[in-house]
Amino acid sequence: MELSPTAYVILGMVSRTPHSGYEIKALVDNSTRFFWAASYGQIYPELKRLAEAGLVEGSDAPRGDRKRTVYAITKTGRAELRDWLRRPPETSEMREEGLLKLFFAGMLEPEEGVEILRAMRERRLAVADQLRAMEPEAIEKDDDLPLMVLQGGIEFSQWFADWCDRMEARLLA
Amino acid sequence: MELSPTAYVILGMVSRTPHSGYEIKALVDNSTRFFWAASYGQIYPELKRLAEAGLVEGSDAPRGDRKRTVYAITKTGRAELRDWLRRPPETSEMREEGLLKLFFAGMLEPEEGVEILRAMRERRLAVADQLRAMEPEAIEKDDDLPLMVLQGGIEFSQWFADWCDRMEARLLA
DNA sequence: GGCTCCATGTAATCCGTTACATGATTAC
DNA sequence: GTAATCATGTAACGGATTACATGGAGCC
Repeated sequence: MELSPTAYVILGMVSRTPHSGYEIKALVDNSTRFFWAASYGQIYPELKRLAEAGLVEGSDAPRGDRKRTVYAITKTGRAELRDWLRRPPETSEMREEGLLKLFFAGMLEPEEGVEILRAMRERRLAVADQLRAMEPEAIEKDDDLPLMVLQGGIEFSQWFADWCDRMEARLLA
Repeated sequence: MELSPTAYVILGMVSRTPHSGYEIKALVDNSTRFFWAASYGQIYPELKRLAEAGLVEGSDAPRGDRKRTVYAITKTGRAELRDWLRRPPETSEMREEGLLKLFFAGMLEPEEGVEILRAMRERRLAVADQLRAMEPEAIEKDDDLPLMVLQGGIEFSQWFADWCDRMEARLLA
């Protein structure tokens, strides 16, 4: 079967514990967001498609009087997820507007190039901080691979921020 | 004015020398591609829109009998590009399917997680090699910022590959 | 004659975000 | 009471890829 990577994120998120669409969004925002985001506009329709395809199964799980549907992975879903995990990764993209601006910044004054580097640096440091704030919880959960990925995100953000620093020095030299 | 970043890439590419859509595609593929790609399906329609908006100007420049239109930036276009360069960068995204797989690889054998890391590593090394192959030419051109960005791409790809290496060791420990 | 590169474009489709709409529950 | 959070969804739109279609030029 050929699903979008985002469908597999959802499948992965319900592979241990059943979750509602709302919870899945929160899970993504606290874990894969920095390298794979997902919005409600994707999650809810995708959950329906996955249910139709028999890869997840929804069941009513109201909290008090508030309606709520949680989705659990099925045997077929688990097999499909496993298959996907075993296929070599394909998509690998980056869209970094700051680098684009830096690339063309030759038509500005050098100090303005420095401005771009600083903006990128601040951004990355902010991301690094956000990710660091999640680290203690991830350590407690003692979940090897998610922790590895989180720490990778921290390292990467910090590396990028440092690169901006070095390039700023190079521009000013 | 509010254009898409891709529109600014195109604007930037014609800001020094006029170019055809075909040439712009090649330029992008040899420079910004690793952090901002663009396809023909975007470039040709966007060139028309930019021409309508008066930011570029097309003119016939046939090669032999083969029709060919090159686009040059206008004064308005140059001002618009400059304005954009001075606004703080916004978009910053990553989509890395390999990290997604690694994140969920807990349901596989450890050796299979290693496989994912190796695949990501090979990919990154291949990119690093491609970018390194472009370096001599970029050095000759002696264009500060494009060279800086290119070298940033090389460093980043190498950093990522090394991270995969380290994580492989950590998984096997 | 056939391959590769130059050159331009469109149509279908997908993926994804944003905005909108609605409403219950909980904490202050 | 009101703000934040939980909860579910849809519609409009935009951005981008892919496939398709066409054809000239240059080289072996």
